[in-house]
Amino acid sequence: MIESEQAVAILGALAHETRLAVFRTLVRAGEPVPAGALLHEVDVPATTLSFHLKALKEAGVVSCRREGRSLLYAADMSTMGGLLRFLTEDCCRGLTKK
Amino acid sequence: MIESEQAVAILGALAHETRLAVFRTLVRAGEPVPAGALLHEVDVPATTLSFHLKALKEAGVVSCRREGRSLLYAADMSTMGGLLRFLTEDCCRGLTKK
DNA sequence: TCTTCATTTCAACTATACCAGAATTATCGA
DNA sequence: TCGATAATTCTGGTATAGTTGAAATGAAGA
Repeated sequence: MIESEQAVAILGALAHETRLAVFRTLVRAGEPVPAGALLHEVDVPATTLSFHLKALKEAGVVSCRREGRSLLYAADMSTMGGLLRFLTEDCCRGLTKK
Repeated sequence: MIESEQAVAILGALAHETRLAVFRTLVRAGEPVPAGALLHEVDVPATTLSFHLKALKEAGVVSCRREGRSLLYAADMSTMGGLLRFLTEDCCRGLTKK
């Protein structure tokens, strides 16, 4: 059950061009993706990507596990589901048009 | 039809404790609210509130019209609806749990 | 164990967000 | 037109976010 404070954190994590692009890539992939592969999707150096991945991870919108030398990132759809529920019900009271 | 760039702007507008509180207040009110009345909902000086209202307005999540000496603010539910659609369909491909 | 690879953390910097007092604009009533 | 009211913009701060190269870490293969 997401509260206002956590919602702000998640919204902030997604409110950046690079981070949103990374998240969308992970959703589209449908499976864990190594950090290095994400570099081909966004035009930033590895250190910058790492900085943003950390932000996404801390907000709980992506998860991460090591496999060999790679760190595999995946979108956490349950966190996103929680955000959507918060925005729709708690925040908008279900009265968004359509 | 919201694109990624606009989504980042809207997400950024909502990603702040005071701004999210203001938006939720406007949704709950269900009708336009004068800026001064919003001061009772958030614990910030008038200039700070004005700063945040401008941010919300520029992102399109609230609208504003003058009535006498007051400026009445209202939540723009169509923009929010657009964001929710973007997050659900374009961004998450409809696969958030529940 | 030494080297390479994938990625992160560190350090230093720049840019932007945020805050709030002072001054300003707009409106209304007397 | 004057004073009061409602809210904003202006201005100058401080804090935090973002960027990036260099160095460090953890894992695997020779």
